[in-house]
Amino acid sequence: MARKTGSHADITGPAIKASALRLFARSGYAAVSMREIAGDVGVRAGALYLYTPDKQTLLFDLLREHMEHLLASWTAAKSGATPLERLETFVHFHVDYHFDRSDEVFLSYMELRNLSPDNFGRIEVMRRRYEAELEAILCDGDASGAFHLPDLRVTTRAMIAMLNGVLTWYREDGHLSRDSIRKMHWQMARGMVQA
Amino acid sequence: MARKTGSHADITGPAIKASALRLFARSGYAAVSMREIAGDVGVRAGALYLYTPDKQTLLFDLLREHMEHLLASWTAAKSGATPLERLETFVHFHVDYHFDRSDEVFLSYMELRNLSPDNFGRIEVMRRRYEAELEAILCDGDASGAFHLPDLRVTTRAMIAMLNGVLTWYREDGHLSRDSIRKMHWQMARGMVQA
DNA sequence: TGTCTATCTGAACATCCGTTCAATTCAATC
DNA sequence: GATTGAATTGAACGGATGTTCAGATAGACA
Repeated sequence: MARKTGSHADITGPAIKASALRLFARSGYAAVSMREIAGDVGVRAGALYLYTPDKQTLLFDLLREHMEHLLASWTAAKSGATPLERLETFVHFHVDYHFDRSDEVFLSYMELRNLSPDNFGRIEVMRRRYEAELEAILCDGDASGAFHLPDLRVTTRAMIAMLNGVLTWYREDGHLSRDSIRKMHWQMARGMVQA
Repeated sequence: MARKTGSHADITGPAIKASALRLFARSGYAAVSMREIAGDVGVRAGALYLYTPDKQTLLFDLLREHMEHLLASWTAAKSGATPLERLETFVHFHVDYHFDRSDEVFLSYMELRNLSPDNFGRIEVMRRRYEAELEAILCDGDASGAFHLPDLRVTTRAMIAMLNGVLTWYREDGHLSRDSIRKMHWQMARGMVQA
């Protein structure tokens, strides 16, 4: 096996994260062993510990990097003057993000309970920050009379739950284009807030 | 330990299912050991095998019984003449069911991937049957002009995803009454179908 | 009172788990 | 060609896992 000093690690490190992400998303954190991840990478289990201190940190780093990327992407994407425009931007962004990074998104809401309490707290802070972005849009729209919400927090969570639903089936319906799914969810979201 | 022939089994059997349900829902199927379940019941691990052939069947039976109960409950509850009334009944039923049996519902959509392929297929058939109940309501409403749906299947799944969202937070907001949550979700569901 | 039998224990089975580490490999450097 | 050091192996660690089963226990019945 070829080994170049200081360069092979640049391959193995990301490869481990990619394999762990895919396997965790497919079978669940608890059901995937370190040997299984190593085998997928093409390496022995011991080698993983050159790149992560333990399995728990491997999961945590995947979720943390995902949340950081999600927040940064939204910060770059957010736009719109009116609450309605801002909500449309959010819905499109959210659905698109789910298409592009389905494993990360799926993992981040399925494996929260396998994080240690400390790590859970850190991820939860970021998750709430993202949720607050939507909540702010809905809040402004409700205040301006553009939306009519039964309850701010409940609507925020219900809308995120609805949008996350794409995750469970989007692979099946190959005949629906991403753009049509995006538009449909925007129509339903607009209905939810009675705009 | 007192033991009455032919009667103690009537206690231990259901106790095992209750413990397994709660522990699986809390920590996940793969993360809960048979010894842990036995300890919760107040029995040794070996005794579990008088009531289930193996761990996999224990999970499957929990999900199967839940789905059978869900379908039977809906059959008993379904009512309404117009699509709008039928939809309202469905939304109220679904939200109420989630309140009353949150562990079962949570388990049934978190642990599907830990079922063997055969068992997964059996549960999936029942899950689709339930989904079809909502789809039929939406289909009739769309045909009669009462609803305006972008896509029948997408709307069905998006609505179930939204309603399932209650599971993730309903414990926190103790200040919201069940009735108010029910009404809010009905308002949002009605908006989603543009009724 | 003694027998029967449903119920449960306690110990064992093979196998897997996450993790550690001395020994090895080999590209890069001198 | 010899040396260096990053990258990886392979074997081992203690412990947990699902499952089995001969034997103990104790209520029910003769």
